[in-house]
Amino acid sequence: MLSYGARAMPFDKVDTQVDFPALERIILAFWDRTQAFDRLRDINRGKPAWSFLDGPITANNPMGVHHAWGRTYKDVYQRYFAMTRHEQRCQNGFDCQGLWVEVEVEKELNLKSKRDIEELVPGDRFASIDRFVNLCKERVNRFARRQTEQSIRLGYWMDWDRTDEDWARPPDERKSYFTMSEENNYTIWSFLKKCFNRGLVYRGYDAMPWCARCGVGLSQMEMHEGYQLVAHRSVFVKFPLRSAACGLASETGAASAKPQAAENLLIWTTTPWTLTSNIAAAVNPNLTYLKVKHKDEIYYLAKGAFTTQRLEEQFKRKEWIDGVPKLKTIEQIFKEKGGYEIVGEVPGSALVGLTYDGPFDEFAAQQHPAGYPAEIADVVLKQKWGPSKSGSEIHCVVAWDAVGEVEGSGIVHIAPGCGKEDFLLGKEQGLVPIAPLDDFGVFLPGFGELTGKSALDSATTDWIISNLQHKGRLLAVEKYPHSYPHCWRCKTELLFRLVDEWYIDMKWRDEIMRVTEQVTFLPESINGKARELDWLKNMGDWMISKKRFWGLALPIWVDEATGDFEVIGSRAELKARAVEGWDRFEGHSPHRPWIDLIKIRNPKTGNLMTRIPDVGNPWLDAGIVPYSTMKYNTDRRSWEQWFPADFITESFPGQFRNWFYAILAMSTMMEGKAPMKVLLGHGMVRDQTGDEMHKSKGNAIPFDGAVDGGYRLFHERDPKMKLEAQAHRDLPEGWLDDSLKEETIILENRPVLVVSAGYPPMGADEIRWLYCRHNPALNINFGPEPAEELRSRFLLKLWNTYAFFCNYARLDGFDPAKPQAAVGDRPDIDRWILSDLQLLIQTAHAAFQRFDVQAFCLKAEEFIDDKLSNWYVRRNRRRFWKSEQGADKQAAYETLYTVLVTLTKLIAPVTPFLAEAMYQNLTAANAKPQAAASVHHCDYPTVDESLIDAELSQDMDALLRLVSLGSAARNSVKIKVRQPLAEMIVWSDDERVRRAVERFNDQLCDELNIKKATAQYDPEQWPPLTWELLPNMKALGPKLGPRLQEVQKALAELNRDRAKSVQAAVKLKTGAAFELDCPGGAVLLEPGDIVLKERAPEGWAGVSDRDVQVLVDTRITPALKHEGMAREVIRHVQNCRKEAKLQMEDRIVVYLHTDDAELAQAIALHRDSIGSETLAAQWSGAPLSDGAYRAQVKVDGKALTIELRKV
RNA sequence: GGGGAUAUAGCUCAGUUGGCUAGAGCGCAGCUCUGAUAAAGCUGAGGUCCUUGGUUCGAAUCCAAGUAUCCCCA
Repeated sequence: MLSYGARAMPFDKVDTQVDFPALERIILAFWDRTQAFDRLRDINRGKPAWSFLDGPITANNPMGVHHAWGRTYKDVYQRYFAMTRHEQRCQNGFDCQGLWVEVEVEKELNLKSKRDIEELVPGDRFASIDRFVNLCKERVNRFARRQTEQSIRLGYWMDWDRTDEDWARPPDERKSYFTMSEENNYTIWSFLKKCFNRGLVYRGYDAMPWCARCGVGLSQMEMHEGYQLVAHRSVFVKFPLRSAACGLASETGAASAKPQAAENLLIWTTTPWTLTSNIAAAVNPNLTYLKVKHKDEIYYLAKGAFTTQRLEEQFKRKEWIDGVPKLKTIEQIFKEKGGYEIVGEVPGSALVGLTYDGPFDEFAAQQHPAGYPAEIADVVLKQKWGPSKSGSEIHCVVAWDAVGEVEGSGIVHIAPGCGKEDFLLGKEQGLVPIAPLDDFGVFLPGFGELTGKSALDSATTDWIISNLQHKGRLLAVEKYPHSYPHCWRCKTELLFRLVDEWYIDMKWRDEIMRVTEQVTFLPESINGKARELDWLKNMGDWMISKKRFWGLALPIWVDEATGDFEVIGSRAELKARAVEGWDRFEGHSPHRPWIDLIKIRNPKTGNLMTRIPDVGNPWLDAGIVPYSTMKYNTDRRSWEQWFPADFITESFPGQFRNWFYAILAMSTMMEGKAPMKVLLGHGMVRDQTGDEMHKSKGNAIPFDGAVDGGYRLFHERDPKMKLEAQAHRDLPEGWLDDSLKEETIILENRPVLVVSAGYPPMGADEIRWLYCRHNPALNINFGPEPAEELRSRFLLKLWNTYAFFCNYARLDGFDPAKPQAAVGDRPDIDRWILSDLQLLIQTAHAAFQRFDVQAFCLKAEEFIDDKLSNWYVRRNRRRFWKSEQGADKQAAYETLYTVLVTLTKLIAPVTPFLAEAMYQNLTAANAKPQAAASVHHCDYPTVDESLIDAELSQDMDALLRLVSLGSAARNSVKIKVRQPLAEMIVWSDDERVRRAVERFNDQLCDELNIKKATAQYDPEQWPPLTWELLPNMKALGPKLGPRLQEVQKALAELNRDRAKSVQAAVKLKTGAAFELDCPGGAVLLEPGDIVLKERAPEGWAGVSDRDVQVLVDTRITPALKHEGMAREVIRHVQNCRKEAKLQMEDRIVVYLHTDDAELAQAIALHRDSIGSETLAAQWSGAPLSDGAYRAQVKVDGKALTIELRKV
């Protein structure tokens, strides 16, 4: 194994059977032991600053494999800038505060609601909250540490907290930053103070999305996280008009003659529970409304709505829910209920002002003046939102331009206490709000039988529907699929509730937009800047409060008697203002419940002011980090050194309105500057078939398993299939032997039978390269198959090349420390690979500086696979094998050594483990004084322009093309490469091609096993290769019918005339038709009618490609035949060596016997080369004694006995 | 409803400012090699570069419209 120290041999032997995860663990220990990370920071101290800002990871669960994507980018770019000698902060961040942690702690404690939290210590609310908050802190610490360990395993070099001692420190003193630290919280206070000083902080009543389970309101950005397609029961309800619109009837003339019928507004809603709080009905004054007569009653509804195919598009696009029928038109509904008659039309404006009977006027809530409940009614009157009338008194039709006619009936039911737009419209129109629900989504007293029932309960909807039915108010019920917001944490459906929350007025959005303009958003194709600006243009005010326990203590103190409030901007300010509670608070972090003890005095009234009980929006926590972590308030010089960040990177879904938004907004308020120069976003991790990863779907890959232990994937069992067959259908290939099984697992509290299989670990480097080679703009399909492909296609190839070098170099005693031969003196192929290496270095710098690591990875793969492994090493194997030392061999070693060492540095940022393992073995024992202790301490390679040779690259490209053409020519007559051939002719008018034949004559002959290769061209001559025109029967049969035979003959005739057939072929090649003379008249043949087959002169085989023709002499002379046989013999002997498990360098004694004269002759003639190729030190004339390896083989169908033994 | 992105081989994707016969990997077929050896390589089949127009000497690439998929916003 790896020793990394002085040793006798210059290089350790490298096993090609490599266990990458195990190797990585050894490297981790090596870095640990040598304190490699700390040394790197020492090296770069005082160098130009390159500032990376880490977006905090939520320290709430172990990392998944998807977290590794962004963290790989973070590490890769930091490593590149470290190797180009920049000082960095290397600070990781943890996001600590907020509801997501609370929800997990609640789960751990099996708590059901906020009330349970407040009763953790029975009867003691203060102690309960204290305990709960501490449990949240503990959870954060636990998972921050776990994620730290996982990140280290990923190879992510940061200044980590590693020891127990590190973790015992308070968050403010640790190496990583924690958003729960005092510095972070107090820096947010200073931000809020600036907002307050500009008059932007306000307390607002609003109907907002509310999670009844969490007991918490959601901000606009949070609501966006949780939209899901669900089906609700929607209802068409009648609102009987109080004063029948008799005046309207006369407008249509005919109708006025008829007896007056009862008249109704037809309204529609997907949230029947909100009907309890209906105040008004809105129509669009610009639309036309129909009067529809149905069962002796009149219904008003929008004309356009009547026949609209509702949600037709969604149905077509299959944005639908199984089991929900296609929606009917309203017209159809009337028809099915007994028919209808259109009796008139009125403009919407004519309906405005009409009054009606509400659907639930019998409830006390509808009778309460100025809205309901009483507290709200108070505010309504104080703030003059509406009159002192009850809901049932107000019920009227109002005008609202936003009413459309594609969704419902064109008349919208308005409940200002139950919807955002409703509330705004209510304020505008003087409609009082009725707010029916408590914190838990349960009806308050005052709602009859509904009181105590949950609005989320489908039984509640049942009751409402049957009640309306009973009262004759219901026209129809249907299932209606729509995208509806859910709590992003607990997935509960949201309700809209009227509550008071705290906001930052975002009327300064223009300032943020100006700042945003300064930032570079990558990848360009995603148009991140436009997205961000779009969000900034359209976002609402920022709701910053949250009625919970664990989070930023909003520094807002209120005088409840007057409504006055103040924002405190720092700990010092609070201490100065505190008139009560400071002594008990002192020594605690600024969290609940301790901070709640502090009271200040209202300077205007002298009243005590109390902190609002709310905690802050967690994006405040993450948004302040460009200030808090760089010590804006506590060490301004540090902040000036590191601000703004040169680079940030995160997964983009959501971040344009979350972290990116928060840092841009907060930085604009703090300093009016952009907090970062470049932002790189990336997509999401999917499974290898492109499906989203979910633990419950069995396709999610845990980080630990992916990197080290292996992991299981599963799929729900299909009992109709055999286990093995289902596994092949539903699981990725590549599972471990014996790991396939059927098992029962618990998914969401229910047992599920699944088929599952175990997969081998990938290791960190493999994961990192997979992410880096991917386009960040696109989601990535990640799984065992792509991982295995990368491994065999790229990583192993690099490893094999490296192993090849080390294993020969150690035998040959190659010493890289000795003076090297001048590059100019080395063979072309050496100078070629060194030239292309420079181009790769060029690409690398450009790519990393553009934050486009993909470009580097793709080029590196091409270089390593195509150029280095598949051509340079393959072509040069013999230079390494040959027994004599010499300048040529030395040059080969020196060249390959340079390439490999340079490569380790180039790939070091992406695959730090592999690079280190290679670098250590390639350099450590040689211990040049200037050699770095770690590849990560090296300077990133720079381009040596003098080594770039463009003409050489061109010539080599030409050679590669000739080799593949020669190979194709052999293939066309099925002569294997082992059989030598006499001659090859390259015919081309391209000078470069001819030059390559001259320049690389040896390579060409050797690669193709040809004795002689020449380049020829004479414009006066026909090229050697011509075409034979063969009929395409499929096309010509139907076209010509009985004349086909005639044409076939004529074609054969044509083929005999070289000039004519070439002319015809050229025509066909250019897509033109030509006329074929036939006895029965000319036939027009088009390109599709003829198959062109290349034809070489007698005794030759050839192919053509564009302007090049390659021909090989296929005549095999006896001498060539003998040589071919000899090579076959060599191969068999080599095979025997392998079977006999001999070492590469073992010498042998050989006995060969055949009864065939020709084969015997071949062996006799080539005895020397057979001997040297197979390291045969002796020939035996008689069979070897026992213990020798023996085999019977066939060479060209002739029996041969081989015996050999090590000497 | 508004905005954006994408559309290239059976699958996953490259294709830099317009330029030779559009590529790779996997898969498939046929071979080769056997001193990188539980590796490696070659050849082949497989394409309407989504469709239709336009610009141009020339379009996978630029423009417009349409279609499909995805994303963002409402």
